[in-house]
Amino acid sequence: MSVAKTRKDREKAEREELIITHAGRLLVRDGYQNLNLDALAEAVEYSKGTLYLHFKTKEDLVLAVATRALRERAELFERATRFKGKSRERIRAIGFACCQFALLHRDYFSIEMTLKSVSFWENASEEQRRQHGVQSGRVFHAINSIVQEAVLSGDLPRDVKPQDVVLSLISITVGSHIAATQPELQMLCAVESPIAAVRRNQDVIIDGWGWKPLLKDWDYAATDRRIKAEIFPEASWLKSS
Amino acid sequence: MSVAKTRKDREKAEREELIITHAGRLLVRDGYQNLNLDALAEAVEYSKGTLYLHFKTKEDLVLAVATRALRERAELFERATRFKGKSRERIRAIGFACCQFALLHRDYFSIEMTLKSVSFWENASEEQRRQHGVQSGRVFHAINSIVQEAVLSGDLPRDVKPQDVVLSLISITVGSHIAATQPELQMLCAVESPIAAVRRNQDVIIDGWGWKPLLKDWDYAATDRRIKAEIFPEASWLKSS
DNA sequence: TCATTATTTGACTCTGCGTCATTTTTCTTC
DNA sequence: GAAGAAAAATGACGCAGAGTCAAATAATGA
Repeated sequence: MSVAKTRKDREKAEREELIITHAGRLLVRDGYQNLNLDALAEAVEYSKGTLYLHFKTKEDLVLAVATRALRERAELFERATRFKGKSRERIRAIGFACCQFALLHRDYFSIEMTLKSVSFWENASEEQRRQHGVQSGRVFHAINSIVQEAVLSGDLPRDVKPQDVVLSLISITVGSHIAATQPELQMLCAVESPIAAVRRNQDVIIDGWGWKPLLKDWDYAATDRRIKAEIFPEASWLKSS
Repeated sequence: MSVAKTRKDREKAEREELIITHAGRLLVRDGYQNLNLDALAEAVEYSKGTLYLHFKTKEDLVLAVATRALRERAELFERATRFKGKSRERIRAIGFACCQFALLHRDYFSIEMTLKSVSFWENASEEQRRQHGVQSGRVFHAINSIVQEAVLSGDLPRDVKPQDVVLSLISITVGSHIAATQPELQMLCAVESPIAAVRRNQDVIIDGWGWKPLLKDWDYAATDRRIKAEIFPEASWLKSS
């Protein structure tokens, strides 16, 4: 009895994964507007009615796609917090995780943009909202713990508020991703690589807070090599120059 | 004949304004998804067919709303460039203009977010796209001119690339607006005022570039008072403390 | 005043989300 | 393994809203 139940559950979970995977693919290809649930049903070889047994609305489904990606990000961030070194090296590991995520999910940001729409959240189910909140919390906590450590250790001035630093880091990262992937701005600002732009901006804001050792006072290229070797051996994008 | 033509043109332009104004109001209230063109037709007291004489698609209309707001921003930015003083004071005037805009159009950012959707731009007309590009260009140029001046005068290190600075300024501003208005992050980061968060982050990144005089070396509260008095006398949000 | 041209309209089509009565499959009992 | 009950899956349908266009209305001119 219990065995039967878990098999059913397993099958259901597997199908949910299948749906989310295909939905993500179509979302990236067509955008939220043009994501067609009839087409998705066709792609996963289940009927539309079955999709609606898993997700209450289209928004619900899209939120599930976003949350799955966010969970992966949280996992990368938590891996990054395990890096040993000066606090600024450790926050750099978070930045590294951020790039790693951006490369794994080159187009997650375009999905995340749709989440900012006024009318999106009200159509998602309570459960999906909750799950998304949990993953956001993990991401916040990973960053916050390192910032707090920096303040306590004196690497950051004693009088800065940790949450202000966290907010600025999130802001510069989100903003840089958006700005550096806009064709118009790419041209005007001669952006060669969006990832490089994000990392540069992160360095600038961290310097701006006076987080020691400053960029000019430390060999962060060496830190990058250590992060890559010790935490993200699978990362292949960092030039090993 | 020419008189008749211009009267017709004037009427048409007026109606377009009316439509854009109401569309903006409904957009802010209901979001892009829930913007209903039948309801808009009702609100402006013209038929739906007439709306479509002005705008090719719903996206076209929304882009027109965004462009009108952007034009206002460009105007505020250009006013800000007329401020006389040190280069960092002048870029601060731009930041001031940015806040002034955010307060005049508290919800423009939620509209701008819909512009980032994958499938949005392909449904807008060439003409609307072009107009939006023109206004973006004005905004970029206002910022860029001051950054270049700062590099030439030595207020910014000689080896920084002006476009990198411009990109970082745009990034931190966009990102801060998004982050500081997300309910979840507001709570986690104890954001009291989104505007204050945006300004703080701008200060931090400008310090990060080493743009002299640094925040700690100059009385920028006094600069703010001058900017307000000389350029934005209508601004009432800055505490005159 | 009436013919011609320009403008405006709203009923209609079409697409796509979400529902639910019906069908199909799985499980249970004898 | 047959029959009946319960659970799962389906896809035709209802409905909302974007976009169209033939017809109605208004403006112009002779």
